[in-house]
Amino acid sequence: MPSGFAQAELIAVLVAVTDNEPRVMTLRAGEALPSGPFETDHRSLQAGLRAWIESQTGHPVGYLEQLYTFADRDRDPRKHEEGGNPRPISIGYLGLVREQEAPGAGQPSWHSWYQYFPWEDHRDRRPDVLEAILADLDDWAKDGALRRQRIDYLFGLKGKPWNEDLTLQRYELLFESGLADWADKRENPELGRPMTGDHRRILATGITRLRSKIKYHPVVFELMPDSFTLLHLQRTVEALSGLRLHKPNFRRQVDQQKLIEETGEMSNGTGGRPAKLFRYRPAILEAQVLSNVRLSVSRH
Amino acid sequence: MPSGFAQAELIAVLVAVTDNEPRVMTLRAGEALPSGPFETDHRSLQAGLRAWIESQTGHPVGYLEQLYTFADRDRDPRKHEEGGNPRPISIGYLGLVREQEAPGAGQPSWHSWYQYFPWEDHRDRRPDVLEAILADLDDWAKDGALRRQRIDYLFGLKGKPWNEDLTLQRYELLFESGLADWADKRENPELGRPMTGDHRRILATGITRLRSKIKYHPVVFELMPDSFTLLHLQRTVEALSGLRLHKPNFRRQVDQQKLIEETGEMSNGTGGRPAKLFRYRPAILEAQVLSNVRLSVSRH
DNA sequence: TCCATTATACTCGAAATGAGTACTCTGGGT
DNA sequence: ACCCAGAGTACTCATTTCGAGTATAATGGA
Repeated sequence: MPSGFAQAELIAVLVAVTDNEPRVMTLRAGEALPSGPFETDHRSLQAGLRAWIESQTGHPVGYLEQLYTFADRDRDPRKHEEGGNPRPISIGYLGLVREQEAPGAGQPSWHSWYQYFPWEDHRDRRPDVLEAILADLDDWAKDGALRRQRIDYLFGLKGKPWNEDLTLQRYELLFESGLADWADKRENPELGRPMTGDHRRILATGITRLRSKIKYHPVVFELMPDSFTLLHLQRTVEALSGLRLHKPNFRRQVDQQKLIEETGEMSNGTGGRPAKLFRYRPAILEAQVLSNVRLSVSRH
Repeated sequence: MPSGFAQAELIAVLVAVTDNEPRVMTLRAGEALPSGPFETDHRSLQAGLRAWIESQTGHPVGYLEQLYTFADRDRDPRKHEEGGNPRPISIGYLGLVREQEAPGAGQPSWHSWYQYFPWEDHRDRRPDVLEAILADLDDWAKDGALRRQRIDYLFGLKGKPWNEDLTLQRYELLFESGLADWADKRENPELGRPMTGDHRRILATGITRLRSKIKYHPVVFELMPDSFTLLHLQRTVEALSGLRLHKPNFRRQVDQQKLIEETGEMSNGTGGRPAKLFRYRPAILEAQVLSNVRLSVSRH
């Protein structure tokens, strides 16, 4: 019986938020996530990936977390024909880096993740693409009441609330239903930009993980510059969650948790009244704070 | 530059709760977690592991979730000397199975996980072993205020609450401090039973994951028989979390979430008044229910 | 018959949550 | 000089959830 030797590959979902857009680092004109072979001369997976990313991008990675290890035979249908290749094991990571300036020439590019998942951005309104998708799904839903229920639950229909954490599950449903093919060649703008292989699924995994993580762990600050205004912080959380939040409540919670402190300086107001600048509190307990950053949603 | 080929290995943390004790499946007289090479003739990691476990144990696995992929060079210090071996990549899984009867001869054995982590069981009282451990740690804590704070936070000292979810972090601290060696050969009963290699760390990862998972996802029911009393359910959650819960509040929450329904039958009371039997509600939305099974702790 | 043990039904105050209102600065246009 | 748009900041208020405690009901065994 053939026993498991396989090539190990690391794949990174690198996220930054610039101009209130959540962006992900991509290669090949936005078609692929950065990835590379696992070099055996590093102490650990984590250390190896960190070094590799920093050499590739020049940006330090503030936060790095393992996402998932993929090794399904049918991960990438293109490989099916090629036969004898050992099945690759891919270890996905989620990394957070601070705001990026415009990338230099030849540099990797950062794309808003809503290019890949346009139906996930609910900041202004329920996105229009959703209607188109749901219309397409109606057909698929005819085959059973459970399908209908699942759609209603995942997309917040029939009075059920939209749950921003379910990005991966929604993507999986679209895939199951045949709407989103592995590498979708059709020009269906409502289905979002495709990626190579299963990279888009890995991105969805990263988004789902990050969206749920910000609710109970202060990782947002890994995406913020040294000092920022409360609105800037709120806009960043909104960008990630794809939701609009209630300003007074957001502020109340942020300072209840004592995670930030005033720098003493004011912002040179971009719009109205100048705002106090804050900094992340030199977190004595680091990752230890339980910080329940609940998101209080609200239109308007 | 040597690039990554490695042997892939699956390691399972298989959990069941019997007699109000959380048990984990072990091999070699409780010294190792079950593990095996990743066979390439399975469709996916998940499917491969499931088949393998069922053939090994005869028990179906209700719930299976990937834990973490380990590949640190210094995972197992014994390997350091041996040189040229490719570094193994181990993919850890958490699996839940229903209550087990006594194991047959030659069968794998199930041990309470508190044998390995005696300081994690706070159901009756703060365990005595904790005092011994904390005394040992005091020495280590002298080297910096942050160490002191970390200890206080992880072990719930100085008015801070005991947080049952931090099993892994506590184990890591014990390891860092030199108290728990990889394979602790000393006969320190307060440090718990050792395991081969990094198996005990993997077990800690599983416990941490399960303890936090039961709070927002109805996985407990994968450990319950078809019908059960409310107290039985409570005792199971208590066994996993290592905490004592407040009975009225536990009941209130359980039926607010509408996850269970009466079977109509009563238990043939083991103690006092007979109790209604319940069953898990044929969960229409399956994993989709958000079920905030908050644990309301309380002595007494 | 008393009692230990479990089941089950309430109460009550504190805290957290969701939603809304009002008032304060600032710069830019008219 | 005045107004106003855009942002900041301080409250209020009803509802829900949470943590903790009390009271009463049904069993079986000493």
